[in-house]
Amino acid sequence: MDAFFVAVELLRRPELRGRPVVVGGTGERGVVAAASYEARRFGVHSALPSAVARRRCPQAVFLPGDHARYEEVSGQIQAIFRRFTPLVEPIALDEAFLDVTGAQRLFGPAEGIGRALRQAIAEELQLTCSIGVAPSKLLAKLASEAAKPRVTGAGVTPGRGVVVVAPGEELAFLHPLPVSALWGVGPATRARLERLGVTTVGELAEVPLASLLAAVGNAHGRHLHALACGHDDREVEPDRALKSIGHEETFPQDRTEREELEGVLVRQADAVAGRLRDQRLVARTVTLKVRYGDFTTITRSVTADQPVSSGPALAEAGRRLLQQLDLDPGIRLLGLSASGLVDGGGQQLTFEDATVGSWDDASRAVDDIRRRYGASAIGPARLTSPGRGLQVTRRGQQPWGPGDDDA
DNA sequence: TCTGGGGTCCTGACCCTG
DNA sequence: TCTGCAGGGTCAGGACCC
Repeated sequence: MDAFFVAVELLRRPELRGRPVVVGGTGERGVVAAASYEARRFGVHSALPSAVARRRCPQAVFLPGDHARYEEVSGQIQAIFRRFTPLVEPIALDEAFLDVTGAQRLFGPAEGIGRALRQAIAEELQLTCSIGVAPSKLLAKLASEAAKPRVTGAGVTPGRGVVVVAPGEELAFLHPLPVSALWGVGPATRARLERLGVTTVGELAEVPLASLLAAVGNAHGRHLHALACGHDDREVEPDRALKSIGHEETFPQDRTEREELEGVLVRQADAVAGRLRDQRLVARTVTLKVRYGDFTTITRSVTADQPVSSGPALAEAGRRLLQQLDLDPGIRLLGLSASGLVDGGGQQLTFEDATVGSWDDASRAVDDIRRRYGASAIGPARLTSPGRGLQVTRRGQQPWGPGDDDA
C-alpha cells in the first residue's frame, strides 16, 4: 500500500489531501510511522524522530494514528487478496505476498491479476497500492518498490502501479540496484559490503563467496549471495506460526522506581497473557527487555520447565529478572515478551512458584468479561488508580512512542 | 537528529550430557 | 577416572524488517 496509514487517515479527512501529513508519535520521544508523499519532499520519512520531522516540515499536519482502524482496513485488503488466491502471506498491515500460480487458470496472467487487485482495492476501499509481479518473493518485493510513486524536488510523480519482472529479465532488473535494496542488508551489512568494494547487487554477485562469508557471516553471506544471483526459491507461506508475543513501552521520562516499573510489568504481562490465550498458546521462555537512558539495551530471559500463559506467572518471571538489574541509571524502555510458544490446548500452567497459583479459571473468566465488556472492564488490582480507573495495555496502544499527555 | 513497537533470524558463549 | 569431542539447549546481543 502507498503511505498506508496516511491514506487511511485521508479517507476520514479528505480536506488534508495534497498537504504534508505525518502519522506517528506526537511526544518528544515519538517517531514517524508514515509520511504523505508531500511530506517526504521535505525529508520526512518513517522512523525519523517526530521532533526532527517537525523541524523539517513545520507546516505538516501531525496525526497520532489509529492502529485499530489500520488493522480493520488491513483485514479488508486481505479479504480482497483472498478472492484471487488463498495463498496470501501477510508481512505487515499494508504488505503481503500472493502466490497466484494456480489463480492464473481462473483469472488469466499474473500481470492482469495484479491490475485487477489494484482496481478492486481502489474501487472498494479508495486506497492505492503498488504491485510487483515476478517469479520470486525478492523480485516481486523489489518490483513493487519500483511501482511506487516517486518524490523529487519538483513534486510527486505517480507510480507505474504494476511492475512486472518476467522470467529471463531477473538479473537485468536486479544487478543495477544498490545492495541495500536486498532484504537483509541494513546499515551494518551495507557498511561491511562497502569495505569489500560492493555497492550494487551486481557487484555482490561477483564477489568471491569466501570473502563474503568472512565479512558478514556464514548463513547471512550464503543467503545474500544467492539473492544477488537471482536465486530465491522461498515459498509463499500462508500459515506462518507465531514465534513470540510481546509488549514494550518507552517512557516520556526515564524511570528509576522499582515499584513503578513492576506495575508496568504487571500491565504488560496481563496484555501478553491475554494474547497468548487468544491464540491458545503457552510460552516456555519469558524475556525482559530494558533500555537505559543512554540507549544501552539489554535482555534477560528465563526458560521454565512448564510453559505459562497467565498474567501473574509472566509478571512474576519478569519481576525476578528485573530484580537482577540496576535501575539507578534510569530506564527509558521496558518490555516483556513470551517465546518458545507451543500449543496450549487450553492448559494453564505456571512457573514453579506456587504463590502465583493456578490461574486457569480466573484467566478464562477475565477473557470472557473482556470479550463482552471491553479490555478495560477488568484487570489486575495493581493497575487501578484513583481517578484514572484501570490502566491496561492493548496491542498498538502507543505504537510510535509516548504521547504528550503522558509526560 | 537522536532514535517506537512488534516481530524474525542468526551468532557466539557457555553449560550439560553422552 | 580423566579427557576430548560433538551435539543440544539456554542465554544474550545484534541486525534486520515494516
